[in-house]
Amino acid sequence: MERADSFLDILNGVQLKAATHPYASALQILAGPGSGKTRVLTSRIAHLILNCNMPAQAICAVTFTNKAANEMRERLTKLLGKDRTSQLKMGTFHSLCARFLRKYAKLVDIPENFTVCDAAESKKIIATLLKRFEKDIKDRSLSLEPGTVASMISKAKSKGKSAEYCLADAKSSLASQGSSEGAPLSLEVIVAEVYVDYEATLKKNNALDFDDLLVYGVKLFSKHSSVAYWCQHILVDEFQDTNVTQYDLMCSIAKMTRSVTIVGDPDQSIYGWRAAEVENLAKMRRAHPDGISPILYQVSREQGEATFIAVEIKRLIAYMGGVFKWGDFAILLRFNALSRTIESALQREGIPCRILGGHRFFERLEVKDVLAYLQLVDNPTFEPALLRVINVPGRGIGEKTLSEILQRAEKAQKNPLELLEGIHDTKIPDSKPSIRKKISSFIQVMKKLRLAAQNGMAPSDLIHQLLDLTQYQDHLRRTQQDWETRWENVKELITFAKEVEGQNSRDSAMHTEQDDLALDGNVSPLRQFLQTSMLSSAGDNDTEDSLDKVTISTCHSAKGLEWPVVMVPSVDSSTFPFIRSEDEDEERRLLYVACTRAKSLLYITRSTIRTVAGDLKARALSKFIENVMEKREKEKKMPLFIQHVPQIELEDRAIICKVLGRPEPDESEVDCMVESL
DNA sequence: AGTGATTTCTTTTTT
DNA sequence: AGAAATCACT
Repeated sequence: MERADSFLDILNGVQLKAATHPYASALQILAGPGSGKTRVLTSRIAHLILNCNMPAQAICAVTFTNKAANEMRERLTKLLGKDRTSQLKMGTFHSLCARFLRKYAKLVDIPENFTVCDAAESKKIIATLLKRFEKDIKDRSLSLEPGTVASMISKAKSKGKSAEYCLADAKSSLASQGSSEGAPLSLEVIVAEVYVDYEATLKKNNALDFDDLLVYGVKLFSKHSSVAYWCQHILVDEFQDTNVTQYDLMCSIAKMTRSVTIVGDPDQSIYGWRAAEVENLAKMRRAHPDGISPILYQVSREQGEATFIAVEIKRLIAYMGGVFKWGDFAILLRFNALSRTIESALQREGIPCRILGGHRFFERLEVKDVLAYLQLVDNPTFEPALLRVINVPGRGIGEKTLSEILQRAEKAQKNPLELLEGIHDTKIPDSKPSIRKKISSFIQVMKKLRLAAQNGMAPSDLIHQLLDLTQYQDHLRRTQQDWETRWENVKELITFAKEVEGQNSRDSAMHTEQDDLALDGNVSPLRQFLQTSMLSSAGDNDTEDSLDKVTISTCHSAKGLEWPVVMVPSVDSSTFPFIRSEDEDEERRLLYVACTRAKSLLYITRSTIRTVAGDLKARALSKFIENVMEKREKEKKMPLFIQHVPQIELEDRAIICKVLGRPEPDESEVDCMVESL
């Protein structure tokens, strides 16, 4: 018979102390990379339920990504079983807010069928709104990119500043500089004006952007404390990355009991990093004193760099006698564009790889087309979706027809789709070049889908019907040269829809008896699917076949993950820190995060010459690395890096296997594999 | 008027 | 690499 708390046995002393800390208080866990933060968090949740008799539905666990939530859910299912795990309120701040807002939309005065607007759509809206000021900006030879404005608005929202507040603030600071009435607007005022317009547009389209989910979430929980009565304990992972709004959110959810567990890494926090920077890399050496030093490998061209990485992966696998598999390697990049050379080098060497969060699945045009149709079914006022698909497949509706439609909709105080349906049903007069004819097929598709959705048709079947009605495959074949891959993506979306359907039917069956505790009880399958899609990122749904492949990922999405061998290419003066970044400390932290993803071997590579926009540019070694090396030299310590291809001898194999907890390979196997290199 | 071909710009990272 | 912008053609 297993003891009820045998899950605590795997913890070390400090971990145990943290996991079993009295629940009715605030606990802050600060720990470095590889110290088992997530393990403590899961054990603590299990402890609260199994040893403290806390009901699962009274616990809220917040992770930074959906992927992390899924992993934690998997671990907890093993400890607690499916029933209890599914009752936990677990997810990112965004997804938790979305779920509560669906249920309690009325309390914060938003419609239940709001659409979650992704960053690309936000940016498009902002670009449109910015046109009003375009001339003014150009005349004064200034510039203001939609992306810049979008991130400024996002930052304002993350700090809890409303559009009205920003506008008043910008105007008053303009006035205090002594500008008179008719003086040109400051950029700050223009941004604030766009912010106001943007909020109005979102409202008109019945849409919430990512930040709104948090902003409205704070409103919901702080104004209606009864909505958070269920909460007896809230746990937040990766706390160092929460913003002001998320902090407020946590406080308002925890207001009743003030029982909070937060987990973070002080060495990745804003204040901790700056002073600790050099120390931290050195700390790693102390943690694994007998390990192999990090390798700093410098070549002249990026092709050579990529080839080195590919060849070195194969060499390591051979010299480790099969202890390493493809899946043990990760290549972590500052930005996605760096992957192209690496990808082709891996391909050349016959190394299978997967790209984590590269070209994001949900950002592919064919996926967005399908989603846009479904968004429009769920929320007819969502104009971005209408604009996207009204002429997909081509229906002879170009710029002219479209602007005519939008103008008439504006005049009639109707949303464009409503107007079009009116014209289609001959309730509203047609215009001279007949709009009715052109939109006829489109409206018919919309009506059929809407009916099917109202009858509760599963999203996967809705997609099937949509593809059928619009002849979408033919459309792809006609318009895209790589239509086959794109068609595969569409089919993948159907698979994803099926997965979401499966999860939901299971959950709602579970909750029938405690209806008021069920979060997603009354949300339609379509709405659920759309919400999950909009809040998902590519890395969230790993397919099993991706298991034994080399991972290519950005440093950002590698957060919280670890691999036996990590390689960080392009560690040069324009990449780390990234040339356009504003916050150098954050860049240093990012490189630190990347380096600390390695369990046993770390490679840092760079090329001295890099092709930038067609021509060759010389690049220095990143100053972050330079600084660490200088410091070591001054202290007359052993060099931190090996600057050549490392030898892997018998004792190295032993150390690596010990660190990873894997059995040592047979020396004859090693010889054999090295032989066949 | 609408479509297709060519060129330019974009992207840093994430929900 | 893909979406927007521009231009030439039907």
